[in-house]
Amino acid sequence: MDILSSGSSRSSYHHGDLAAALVAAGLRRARERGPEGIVLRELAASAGVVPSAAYRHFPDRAHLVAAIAQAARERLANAMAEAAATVEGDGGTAAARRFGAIGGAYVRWAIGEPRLYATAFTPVDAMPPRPDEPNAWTILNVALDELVATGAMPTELRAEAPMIAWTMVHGLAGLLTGAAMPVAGDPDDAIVGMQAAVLRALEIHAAE
Amino acid sequence: MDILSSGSSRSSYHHGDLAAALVAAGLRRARERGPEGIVLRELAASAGVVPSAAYRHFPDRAHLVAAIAQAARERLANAMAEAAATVEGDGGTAAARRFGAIGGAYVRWAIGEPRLYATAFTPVDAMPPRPDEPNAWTILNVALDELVATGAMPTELRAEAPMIAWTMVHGLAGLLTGAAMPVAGDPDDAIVGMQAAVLRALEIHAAE
DNA sequence: TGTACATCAGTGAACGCGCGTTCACTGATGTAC
DNA sequence: TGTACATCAGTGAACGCGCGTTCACTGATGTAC
Repeated sequence: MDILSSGSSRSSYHHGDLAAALVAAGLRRARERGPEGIVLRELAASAGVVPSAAYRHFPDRAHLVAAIAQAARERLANAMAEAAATVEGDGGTAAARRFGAIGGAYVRWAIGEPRLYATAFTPVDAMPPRPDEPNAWTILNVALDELVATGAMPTELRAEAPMIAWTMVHGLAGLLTGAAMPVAGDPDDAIVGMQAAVLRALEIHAAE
Repeated sequence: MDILSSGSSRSSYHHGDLAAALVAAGLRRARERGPEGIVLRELAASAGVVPSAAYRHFPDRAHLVAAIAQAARERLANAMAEAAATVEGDGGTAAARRFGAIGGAYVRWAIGEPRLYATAFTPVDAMPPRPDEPNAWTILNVALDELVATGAMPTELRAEAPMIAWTMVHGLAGLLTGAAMPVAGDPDDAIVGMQAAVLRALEIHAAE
């Protein structure tokens, strides 16, 4: 891993896993400067390699950015999964708390890494080579299934629930990370308020 | 107005209102290519003027983009105000319908002009010279005041209502315009679903 | 009422650099026989 | 078990262009007297 992350020095002529090293370097740049700050030449230099070497692994910049954005989304999804894992139990109350934890983790991750968050959802003219793993959307839907299964959420709302839930976390994250509008105050208050609002919007009542 | 919008030809040596012409041209470019597609040289050419002429009116590109973004936000706010104006009456039901119309107009405008919407909220390293007029945030708050005044929304939720409402429209617009996540289906269904969800989240019951 | 002069708003040409991308090349690695 | 050769993954140098920005300039406009 130190070969991949250190970058500047390299023992062998061949790198080992240049693709991964470029993505790792891209993640670091994106973290500081956002998606526009991803410059292929810098990533190559950071990996201890000449710019054109990148073209052995990615057809063009767009595909490299797509891979970096995917890595960012997977970090977000990991944060959500970890948050869900901290909640024990399998009743309706646990399901509701798990659901809230996922949403809170989403927004908190976005606030903590605003430029990486922007990178995760930046529009790119290229497809990632594989599906996201883990996938945030899947994690959300598992939590919603659990809410229905435990009777904490009405079945009638199941169909539109993903969009409503996603709208709220995505919207709040956008508000708190971007210069969207004059939304002041403590982010944690906003998160708590949003969690309660989602419970009302989805009619989640965790009567065990 | 034809001098401002046509661009290519100009009778007098002096332009008339180059600043406005540059912003108008910027709005057109942004509409097609988004905030990144705003290039100063093109806007100048479109206004029938040499690139450096722009520097008589804006200190640098950032300030020009800020003015264009503001113009985009004001268009959005106008769409919201117009939607509100179509709803007659002053009871709780009317207030609720007006509120829903505002949110619907926001999302619909964003869907109709996705790149202009992105431009409206693009981060810029410059302040616009004046406040937005009309201002979307103000329009929202007027509608919320009306909901409270008519008793359609509980006073306790008034404080957090702007953030919740804004989160939902901003979030849904982001979902439907960006390549955010696998949210398929009819946008109008999503808007209707969101409107209902906001009513539940803000406990709006329009018992006249 | 006309002239002098400051001021404002354009022109023209060029700078410079960031950055993706190409291309012919060379070093390392693995596989056939 | 060693040698020949294809293949893969790097190197080095350069191209080229999009685009903001600068600078000395000049034409038009308005105001003082």
